[in-house]
Amino acid sequence: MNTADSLVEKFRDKRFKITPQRMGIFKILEGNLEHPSAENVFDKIKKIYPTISFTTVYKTLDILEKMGEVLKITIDDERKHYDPNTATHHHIICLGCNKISDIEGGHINPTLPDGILNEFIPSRYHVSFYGTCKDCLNEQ
Amino acid sequence: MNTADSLVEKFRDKRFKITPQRMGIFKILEGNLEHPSAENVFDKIKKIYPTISFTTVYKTLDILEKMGEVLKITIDDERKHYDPNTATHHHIICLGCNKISDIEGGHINPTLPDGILNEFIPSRYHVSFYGTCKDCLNEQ
DNA sequence: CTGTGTGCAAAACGTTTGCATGCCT
DNA sequence: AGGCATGCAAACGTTTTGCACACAG
Repeated sequence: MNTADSLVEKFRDKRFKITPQRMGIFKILEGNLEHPSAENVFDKIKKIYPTISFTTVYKTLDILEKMGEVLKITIDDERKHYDPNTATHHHIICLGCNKISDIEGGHINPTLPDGILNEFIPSRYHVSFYGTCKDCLNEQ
Repeated sequence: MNTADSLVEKFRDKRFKITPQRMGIFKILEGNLEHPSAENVFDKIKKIYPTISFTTVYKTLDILEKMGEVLKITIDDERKHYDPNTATHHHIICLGCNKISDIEGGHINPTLPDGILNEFIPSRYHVSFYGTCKDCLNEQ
């Protein structure tokens, strides 16, 4: 769980500057379970800091990703999403509204067939469940 | 497994025309385990049918995807990949060379925690293992 | 013969980059 | 004061679209 404060500290360690723009982005990411795209982050921070540019949002997210503080999620064809929860966890994606939600709990532990381990060293894995959420079911 | 012939038949059923361009794309997809991008398909078919355009490749892949004859794989940030193997199966992705390979066998059966099934009806799932392949290990 | 498919060029889209100015440290 | 961060505009790579011509049915 990345608090804005912990990100500030990590930025200071690396001699990156703490600007109001970056601070705003940190706060938006803190505890964020929505898997926002860069645009989502931009829209939110624009309300607080209306002069911010897309460039700054992209660059800040890029730094955070390189630092390992957010994960880039490649689930959506159209745009990249970011997840401040960097612990191993998995996602359900609604094919109706494209909403991405976390799966709670450690119930999912896929393992590779033995033979593959001779040819491939896995470092992480990710499970995506595609389906329909309650809201979209009701709409049909 | 989609043979070119079976795709021809499905196109005929839907009154889509069979052109040499489409036929060439079908043949490239037949038994293809490389998870090609649109560009990969374009490069291959260009050798056989040099006047073909990107537009035709994109449109044909789009039709095939809407018909459910290929799956769009969203694993790579940079571009979309297509998989003519529409049976449930999973992938290993080398972080060194970005190669996507199939995992053989049905060893992987992730299940959702019970609680989630009240809120979400899964229709399919996909597991991605990220790691390093033999070739890339040897290079280091 | 009719209408769908093709291919060009241009647009669209999300994302990245170059550069002058601004501001954190 | 110095140098990194910002924000604009332009570039980028992939994908989509509009349209006139071609050709499969």
